[in-house]
Amino acid sequence: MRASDTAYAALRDDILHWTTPPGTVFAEVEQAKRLSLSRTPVREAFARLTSEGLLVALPGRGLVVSDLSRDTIIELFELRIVLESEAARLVAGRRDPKVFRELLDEFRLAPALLERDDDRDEYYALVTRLDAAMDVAVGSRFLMTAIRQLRPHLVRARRLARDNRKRLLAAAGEHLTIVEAIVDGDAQLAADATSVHLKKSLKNILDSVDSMATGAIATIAEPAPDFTHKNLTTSTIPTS
Amino acid sequence: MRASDTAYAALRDDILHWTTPPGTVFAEVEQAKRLSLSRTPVREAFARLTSEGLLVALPGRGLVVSDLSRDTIIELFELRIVLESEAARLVAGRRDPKVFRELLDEFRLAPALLERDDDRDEYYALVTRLDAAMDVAVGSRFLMTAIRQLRPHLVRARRLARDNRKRLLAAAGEHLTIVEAIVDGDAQLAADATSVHLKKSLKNILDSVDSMATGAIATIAEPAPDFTHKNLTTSTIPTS
DNA sequence: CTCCGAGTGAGTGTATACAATAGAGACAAA
DNA sequence: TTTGTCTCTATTGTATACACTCACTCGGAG
Repeated sequence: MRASDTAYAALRDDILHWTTPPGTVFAEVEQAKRLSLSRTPVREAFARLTSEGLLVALPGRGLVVSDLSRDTIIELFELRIVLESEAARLVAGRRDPKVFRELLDEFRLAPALLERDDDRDEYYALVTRLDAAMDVAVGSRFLMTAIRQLRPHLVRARRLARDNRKRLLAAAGEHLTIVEAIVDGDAQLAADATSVHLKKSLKNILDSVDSMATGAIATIAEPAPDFTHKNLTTSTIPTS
Repeated sequence: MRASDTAYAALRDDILHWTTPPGTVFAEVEQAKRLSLSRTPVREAFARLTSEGLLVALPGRGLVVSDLSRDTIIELFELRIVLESEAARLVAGRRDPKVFRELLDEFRLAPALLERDDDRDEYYALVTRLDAAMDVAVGSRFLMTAIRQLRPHLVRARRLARDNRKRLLAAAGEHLTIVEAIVDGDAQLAADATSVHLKKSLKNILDSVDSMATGAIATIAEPAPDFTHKNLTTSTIPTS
């Protein structure tokens, strides 16, 4: 594995897991020392993270972990709904029936799976397999690229959500509807069901966010103290 | 201006103007020498172009200018239609009426503008102003980022199209309909009119492509034969 | 007390040397 | 003739020194 990949993976994980919350400032030398690498691979990792929108350049001071406000999450899902509905529509037309028929059988068993809290991970794995199957079946390079661009931000947003069993059961039902539509080749239904699912998913996240103290995401992780007096924690940082 | 920006701009222009056609292989040292720079900024430019999908890594041999086949153009427009229709829908709801009312007046005069071939550039400039106004009015960071990602590819595709006066007049009418819908705040019409416009625009490009000899874009510039069968899709980074 | 400007330092931007790697071709063996 | 391997070489990957830029600060003038 290349050193730049190591740096990229490490920094990306830190950001996605809120270890380095929005507002955290990164500098090349500092991170190079921490990761025991030279500046070059760190620099490359920074460039990748910046192009993904996870970091934002702060002229003369370094790079700051981008903000993820309530409004940003809404914008994120607005686009996600458009893209994934379209993806579902395409998949319903182009799918390999066998693959999705198997997934359908599994999703029918999902509620049983969710009865026991222990198997929650197994359900998440199933959803991941569905995503992977869709990725393959979409067959549009550009659409997939656009969807992939959203994923890191979605991972960050998901960590704000609290998945209770009720929500998971509902989600399982929504997924079932989507897969059924795909197997049936009903493109419009697949698109609409995806839209429904994602809107409910967004609502779940927003409910979690709103129920947090002081209406703020910042509660999850306190920004480093030496940045709080700057206007970094406010959402005014442009993202390229 | 930073050296890496110089390198990026130079290479990007070459690719967008088909000076370096699909299949052209770039190497860091070679380009560094040509541009009288060190490898570092060239390397950074390569990274940016790769993340935009204009270059594709060819392990051990360098980077190759990505392919732009007929099918790719269709995929490109499939996504463009989805994104820009959505953008138009949002703008119709969030627009600043004054700005678009002015644009409306200008588009009403567009046919007269197009009567003389000389003023074609002026019409292109008007379209550019419309795009810029929409960019501002959309108000969604993620949607705009996604649209911007398509632009370089669209520039490449556009150079395959032959804009005759008839097509331009029709396009002017389509634009007029879009702007009218935005001024009226009719979101659905704005979206649909955008979809219509882009589908006609795609058809125009495809007609141009198809009327070229030997099925292709390759006529413009012969791709090196040994890259066409390679798997040139962009590398996939796991979402972890 | 406020404002302006030069100094200072932290941080990025660039060049370049050296290391690692992966294709390409030659050559030998089956 | 084919196939496997070995070596060579072109190209990228990494480290590091040095140059430059800009934000922050401190001091002096108003």
